[in-house]
Amino acid sequence: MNNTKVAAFLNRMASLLEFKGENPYKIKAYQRAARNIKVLDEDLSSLYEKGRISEIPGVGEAIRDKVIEILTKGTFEAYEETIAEIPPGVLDIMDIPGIGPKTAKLFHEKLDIGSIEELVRAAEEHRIRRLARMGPRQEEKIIRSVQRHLKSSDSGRTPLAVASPIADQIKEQLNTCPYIREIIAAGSLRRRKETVKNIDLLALSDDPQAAADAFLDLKSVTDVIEKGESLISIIYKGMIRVDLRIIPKGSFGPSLQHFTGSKEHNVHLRKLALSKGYRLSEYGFADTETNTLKTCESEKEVYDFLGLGYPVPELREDRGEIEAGMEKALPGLIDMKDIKGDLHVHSNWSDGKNSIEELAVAALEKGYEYVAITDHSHSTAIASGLSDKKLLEHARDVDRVNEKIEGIRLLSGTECDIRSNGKLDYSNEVLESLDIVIVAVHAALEQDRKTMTKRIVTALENEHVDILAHPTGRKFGKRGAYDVDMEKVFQTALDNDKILEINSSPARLDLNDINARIAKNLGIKLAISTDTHKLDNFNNIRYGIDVARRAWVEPQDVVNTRKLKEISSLLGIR
DNA sequence: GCCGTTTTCGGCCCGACTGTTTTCAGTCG
Repeated sequence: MNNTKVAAFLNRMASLLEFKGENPYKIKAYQRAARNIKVLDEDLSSLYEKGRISEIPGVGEAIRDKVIEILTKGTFEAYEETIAEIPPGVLDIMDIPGIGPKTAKLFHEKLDIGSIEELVRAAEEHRIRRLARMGPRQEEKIIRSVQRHLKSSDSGRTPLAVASPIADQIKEQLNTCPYIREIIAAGSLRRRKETVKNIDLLALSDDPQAAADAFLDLKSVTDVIEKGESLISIIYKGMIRVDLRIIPKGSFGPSLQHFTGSKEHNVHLRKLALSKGYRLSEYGFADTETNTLKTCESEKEVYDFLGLGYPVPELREDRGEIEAGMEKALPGLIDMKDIKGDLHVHSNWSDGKNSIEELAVAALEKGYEYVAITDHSHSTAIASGLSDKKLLEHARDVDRVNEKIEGIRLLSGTECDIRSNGKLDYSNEVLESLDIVIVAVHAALEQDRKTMTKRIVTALENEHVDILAHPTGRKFGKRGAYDVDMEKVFQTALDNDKILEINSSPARLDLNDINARIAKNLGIKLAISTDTHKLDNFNNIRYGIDVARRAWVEPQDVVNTRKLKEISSLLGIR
């Protein structure tokens, strides 16, 4: 039972309570506890063993007991009692955008609707419109909303690497509109979260109506969800919701702050404002006594007014950044310009598309001082992993290109498979001859927790190993992390002075922001690498940097911010 | 159900949009 599953339990409980019309603050308490458990820095079971469950923010006595019940029995009594009273299908109905607990309850009580299928049938047969506060437009809305809901991917979230270019496209098109003075992305996209639910755009305009029309005229608008004076919401190419907010003059600072979020960050900020006598909204600070409004030109002014240092968007998750802002102790985050080289790259010796020479030229053009050529080892046969003999030839090819191309140093390396028993694909003699050794798990992913943990720990204890690549193995839309005790992996990395990778491939982003922050706090060295398989993959470094920034990582935490000379001595290269 | 730099009890962030209403409830972010 991992943190995500416990959080899901508490969220379902919240939905059940909503349906029953319980105290909204009780519902919020469950939702808040679930959120905080989901983003927790530690495994719940190990917190439980230490008797520290109630240290989690939002988890008091009652929810603590329920969490313990879930951990030990797989469910909890209050949940089982409540779900027995309610047909499970109504929870599915409440998941449909636009339908909340009140509406689901109305449908259930008056029309005996207990599933999405029954709901659609009732709408098609015009039985909905006979209910109080319902009408023909509601029926149409329900049918459309269900269609979209069933079509959307299971998580309903889009990877940042997909959403980000779409946002750029839209911004580019709207920039040509004479009625829009500036357009800027906000929301989770601006916070560089790994997945986003929708794209939030803010437009500064002197003519809101014209700006709205320009947005609705975009070719790729496939559906209009909402159309108000300050908010227009559309579906773009049938794949992602895009909200355009038209911002009046004068309140740009509070608006950008508000719509960047996160929600948790904003709630905390507003409580802080209230304690100082102001109601903070997207329009500015309203004095609670006189109701006079103080607007702000910039975001920085908003934080200044509260006496806080300026937290960059990536930090705004209410995970300590407001407290750090009060102490003026915000981190100086890593940036693209700090990266001096890439330590995980594949050539056409294994499953990469390009020659070592082409990779060298591309890395040089990116301004790097070094790049490690780390092709697969022979266990990864599907990726044409190299035999011992091939690996030695590979190293000679690296030497050849090193002599040919000036201005960049290639490191001869491997991404060596960690076999199912923890042994490595190459002998210690072979590994010792290389400049850099990355190890990784690629097969037998279904091993149990104990076996997988021992496997990785054994590999990390090898003295020739430098870096553990994609440490948890998760892949977006394909699989979650393998079952591994990350606490042990972290401890082993720390004890043996090994580097953990933040893999920048949009399909991986592994370590993720939460794990990377734990590693950073423990003092484990990190490498931000692209796992490049073709030249334009080098640009994915952007997404690895995003993860690192969200994990409060500073340049000195990352080995590939070091100059060639320093990294050579760190890796023991002669 | 949670929580305390005004509080161990009484609060709990703030505003927009829709569809149905003649002033608002429900939903969302």
